Amino acid sequence: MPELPEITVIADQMNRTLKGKRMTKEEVLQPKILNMPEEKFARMIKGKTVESVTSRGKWLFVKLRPAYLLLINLGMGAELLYFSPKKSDPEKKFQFRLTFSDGSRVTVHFWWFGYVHLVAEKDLVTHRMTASLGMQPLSKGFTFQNFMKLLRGRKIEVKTFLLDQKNVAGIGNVYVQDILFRAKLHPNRKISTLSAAEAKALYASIKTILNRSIRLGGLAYEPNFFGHKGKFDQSKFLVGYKTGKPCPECGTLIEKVRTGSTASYICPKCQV
Amino acid sequence: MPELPEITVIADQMNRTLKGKRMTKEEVLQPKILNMPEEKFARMIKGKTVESVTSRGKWLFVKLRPAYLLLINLGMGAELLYFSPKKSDPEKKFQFRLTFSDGSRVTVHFWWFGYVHLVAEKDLVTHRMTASLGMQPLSKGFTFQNFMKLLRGRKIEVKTFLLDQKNVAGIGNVYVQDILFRAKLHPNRKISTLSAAEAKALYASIKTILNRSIRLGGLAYEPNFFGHKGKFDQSKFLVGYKTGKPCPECGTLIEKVRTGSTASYICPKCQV
DNA sequence: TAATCTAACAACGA
DNA sequence: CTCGTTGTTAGATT
Repeated sequence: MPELPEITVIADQMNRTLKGKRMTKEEVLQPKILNMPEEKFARMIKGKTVESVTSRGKWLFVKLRPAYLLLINLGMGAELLYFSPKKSDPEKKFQFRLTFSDGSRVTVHFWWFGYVHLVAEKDLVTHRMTASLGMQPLSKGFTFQNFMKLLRGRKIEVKTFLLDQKNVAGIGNVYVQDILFRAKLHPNRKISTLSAAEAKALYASIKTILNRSIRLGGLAYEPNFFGHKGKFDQSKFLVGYKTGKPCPECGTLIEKVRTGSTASYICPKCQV
Repeated sequence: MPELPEITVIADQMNRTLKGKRMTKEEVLQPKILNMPEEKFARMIKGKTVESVTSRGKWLFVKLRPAYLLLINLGMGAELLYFSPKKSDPEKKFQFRLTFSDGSRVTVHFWWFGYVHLVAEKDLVTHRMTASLGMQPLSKGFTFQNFMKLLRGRKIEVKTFLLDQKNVAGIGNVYVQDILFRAKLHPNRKISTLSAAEAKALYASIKTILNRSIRLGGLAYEPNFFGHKGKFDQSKFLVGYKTGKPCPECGTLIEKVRTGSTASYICPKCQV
């Protein structure tokens, strides 16, 4: 389940590695991931060149020349891997593979499912899944003032709010655990009940937790573009996935509770 | 319940009448319609000048100088009326009144409820209710191609789709009746089952029905900015509110049916 | 365990 | 009854 930190790392690696490469072949073993019939996709992508790779939330934006974008969402726990021209190792199982003119390849192995959408640059605004993405929490525009504007008038629970990609893009059920713990907020707290200080703590927590993971290269169980794992391992989690372990702040045992349809790991004493 | 045609007419009248006027006083008898505390609203709006008035869907956009917008939604059957400086008639009941420096006034009388929101120009994109508005059905951008993009992949029922302001802005439960009849579509038809011809008929019907009402000055039971009613009366409806009358196409008696939570008037023979 | 979208439904507003 | 929005939930998806 790659979230913003993992996707940021992969986008950066893809950008450095794929820039300028020309696509010569694509294979799609799971046509449902596409936003068009497979034949059309094959026809349109052939011969295009990678201009840059960036990310927004959990989406990868592969900018192509001429004037197209390949939008990739890895869904739940997909692996996106690079194979250099020399490396003739047989690729692992994949649902999607791109081959470049120099012989290098990129494979995507979806664990459950995901999206590989090809969109003309001029139609990007009509691509609903990316057009509705909210603020980028590590961008310049993510100021406390703008974050407060986002919160105003909302009655939703804070965890549901954070997981909704239309509000803030890139947070999933992994990082949200420690983001809430660090802000001392219970997942079920209503946004409308947050004090200014709590909102500020939440704002800071989002940036701190995500930035730290990027610095560590992402989660230890998620392979990056080159198949290497990140350094954000179990020991780095504060309360996430730490059921029965002591809270790092007060020693109270961490509980796993169901909140809505997702699992939450909380310190029942610190998070209110 | 004013819809796009009525709001378009009012916006045009407001634009011609209020341009350049400076606001000197506001009265709010129902503070819930505002997006901020009343005192703040009073302080911020005082002294501002009307630059222009436009509309999007069922929303009025009153552009103010300096750099603010007054966003008004009349909700269900509100009346928005102008009183000239000379006219000293006591205004009818109202929940909101603006007074201008020349002595003219604008009143809003909400029958149920509505919104009067003041937003800084730079914050317009964060105003959720207007930021999420869909296509403007009478704008240049409302091409058949763009309409088709909107339909692609949707499984929703056609009436629900049309009433959702995030798709097309400005259609309510009045005009939707004849829009569907003219396109020969039953309100419960799923978007995904529409043929290209049916989609085209729907597209054309939206424009025809709305344009015709604007030409007639809106509905006969909705007063415009000057308190005059439109010419779109009972006789102009095709099937809307015509329970028991013959269908203008085939003579079958028109039925009133419940579709979801709203009432629909349909020709059971023509609309499939 | 994990993600996203859609649609249907309920609650709310005064 | 009407309108419009918000949030919640269920279902679907290889």
